[in-house]
Amino acid sequence: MAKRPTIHDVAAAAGVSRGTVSRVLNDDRYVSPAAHAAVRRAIAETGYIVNRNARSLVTQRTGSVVMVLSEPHEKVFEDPNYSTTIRTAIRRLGERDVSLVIMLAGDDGDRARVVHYVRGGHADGVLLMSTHAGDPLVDELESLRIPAVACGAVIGKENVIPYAAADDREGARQMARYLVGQGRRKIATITGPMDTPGGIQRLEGFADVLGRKASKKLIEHGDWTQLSGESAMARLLERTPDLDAVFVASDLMAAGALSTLRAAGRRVPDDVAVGGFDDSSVAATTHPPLTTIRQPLAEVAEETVRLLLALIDGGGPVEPVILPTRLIVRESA
Amino acid sequence: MAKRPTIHDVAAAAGVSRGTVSRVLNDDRYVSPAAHAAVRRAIAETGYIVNRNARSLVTQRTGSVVMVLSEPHEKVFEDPNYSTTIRTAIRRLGERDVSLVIMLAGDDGDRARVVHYVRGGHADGVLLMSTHAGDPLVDELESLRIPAVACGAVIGKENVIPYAAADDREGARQMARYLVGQGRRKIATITGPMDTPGGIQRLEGFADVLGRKASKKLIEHGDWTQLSGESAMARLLERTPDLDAVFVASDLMAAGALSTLRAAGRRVPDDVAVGGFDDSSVAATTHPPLTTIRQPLAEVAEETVRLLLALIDGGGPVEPVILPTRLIVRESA
DNA sequence: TTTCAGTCTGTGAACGCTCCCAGACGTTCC
DNA sequence: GGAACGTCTGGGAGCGTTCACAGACTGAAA
Repeated sequence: MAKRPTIHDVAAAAGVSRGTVSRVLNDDRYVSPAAHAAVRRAIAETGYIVNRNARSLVTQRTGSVVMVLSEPHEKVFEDPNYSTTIRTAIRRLGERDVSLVIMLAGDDGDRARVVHYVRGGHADGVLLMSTHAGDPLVDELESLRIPAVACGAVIGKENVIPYAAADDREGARQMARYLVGQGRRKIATITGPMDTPGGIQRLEGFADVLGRKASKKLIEHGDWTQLSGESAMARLLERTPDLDAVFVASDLMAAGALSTLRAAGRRVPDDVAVGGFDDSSVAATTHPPLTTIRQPLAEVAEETVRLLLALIDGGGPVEPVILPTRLIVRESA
Repeated sequence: MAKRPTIHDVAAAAGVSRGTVSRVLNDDRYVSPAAHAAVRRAIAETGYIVNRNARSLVTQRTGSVVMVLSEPHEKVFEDPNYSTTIRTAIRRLGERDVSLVIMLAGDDGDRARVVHYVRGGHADGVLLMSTHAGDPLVDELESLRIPAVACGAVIGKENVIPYAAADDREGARQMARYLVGQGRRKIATITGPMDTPGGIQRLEGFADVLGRKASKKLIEHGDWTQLSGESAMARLLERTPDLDAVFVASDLMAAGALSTLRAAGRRVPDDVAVGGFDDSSVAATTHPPLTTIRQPLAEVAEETVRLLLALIDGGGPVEPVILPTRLIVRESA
């Protein structure tokens, strides 16, 4: 295999010096049109591609960003949230010639690897996914002073790690208001884990609307999985058999709740109305199809990436971004 | 921020030369125990982390691998196949201190970016995901002579790009035999796209068992989506109303087929038996739960990574790996 | 004419590492 | 005693860039 052309070869082909080629490659100032054209032609002729390692060695910039997945759960990518964010990140970063490295941070070993990677200066920024409250990784990254953003708030670090997220609280309010507006009287909720922003804020939004009616008796917690939705629904039914609606904090858990309701002989929405959250792909395929809250996942992903790039470019302080949700009425409520 | 320690600092702290530190860091031969200990201690004291850029600059190795996703479909990560492979790849590569860069290759622009990246020497190897038949990227990578493997065969390149895959054909035979063994007489099939290995080989396995009974009338094609399963099932029912079984080449399409069957008033499995493929998460949650073929996804992923590492390490020729499938009997057949 | 600012170019010096070579030590063997 | 060999070490050279600086050339202003 022939050696790859270097900046020297390009300079020779264009009849200029390395410096001029470098200037064309980078800021492009102070280069005569003639030189510019000659260099461009030489690059095309030689098939020159800049060597990032050599560049990084002197610039201390790597041209890559690392996405850190804290969720230890095996099927994590199947979450549409991840799916969308990863694709969006790859695309948007790619446009800027920044590549995306993915790392796991499920256990301490993984976490150490991430810290080592970042400390080694191998990335210009960090994109945090589903980082849980109290994750030690956040403190470590903070002390390394590397640009970092999160997709969805990092609980307890909202003012430290900028983030983009859907308006979970208002989304929950929308659903709660809708259920109330439909004349439902005894409205329960199945929340997500209480160490996740979605878990907390969707419950808060629910409580905002229901007020004192949101009694402990009507609240159960799940862990986002379908199975947890099933069992939470079973507990609710046992405790409050006369409930006539339930707001479930994710569509997948709502699908589980539907199974339990069906098994218990309750008709949906006649006996019990069910509201989901996410508007994920399962929502349209349950029986009956789920009335749910749509999150602007793609926009959240876009904004997250934008924040990170802004931070890397050093464009001053960066504000969190909260994007609006929307009620999608189907048949379950 | 204090400057990061370099190999010089470590050498000074250990009272040896750069060369000795480098030897400890790399092959470790010809280093006295005393020097070795001193260097190890100095590394710990200084918090030294090797600068990959500087290393790559001279070794021409990057310590990273790029995973190329050819599937243009938006929800691609939700496919458990991807999910598992990505996680496995990150984990196994991480153990060897190799990082994983993910790139898209959905359109020509993406593809050009991948080629540029690889030509630029930014990766030591390429891991191809769901590359379609005739994808020009394969030829380009081939001509660049970069180590490349695929997860699932690349049609028409089986002898060029090593791969690991489940035994799609035998899996389809298992299901077909099972359906025949259950006394089903008129067995139809819904295949995947005929430019994917799963599409082709699962049909071939089906035909292996059914022989002449696998008439054109009993074959319909889908594109792996649930919707395509629904419409393919509808076409089959219209053409052959008296069919009593259908082998669907993916669980998601099978879920679609179930909807259509229910809507048409057929009972499953009483009137029509339905067999899926994949044993993905939807399989257990359909009504009724799907009888399906389980693929050893995790092992396929493991093997794919193993092949790539072997290829990068230059361990001679590398053979494709085919892993066995298994029939999972639930209620739909 | 001189001076000055602005534009444009080339070159040496890093960046932090690995590779290679030379040489200093032992041993062992003739 | 010296040759031959294996072990261990240090340091120069080079990987392909960018950056800073010095200098050359312009044209306009004094």
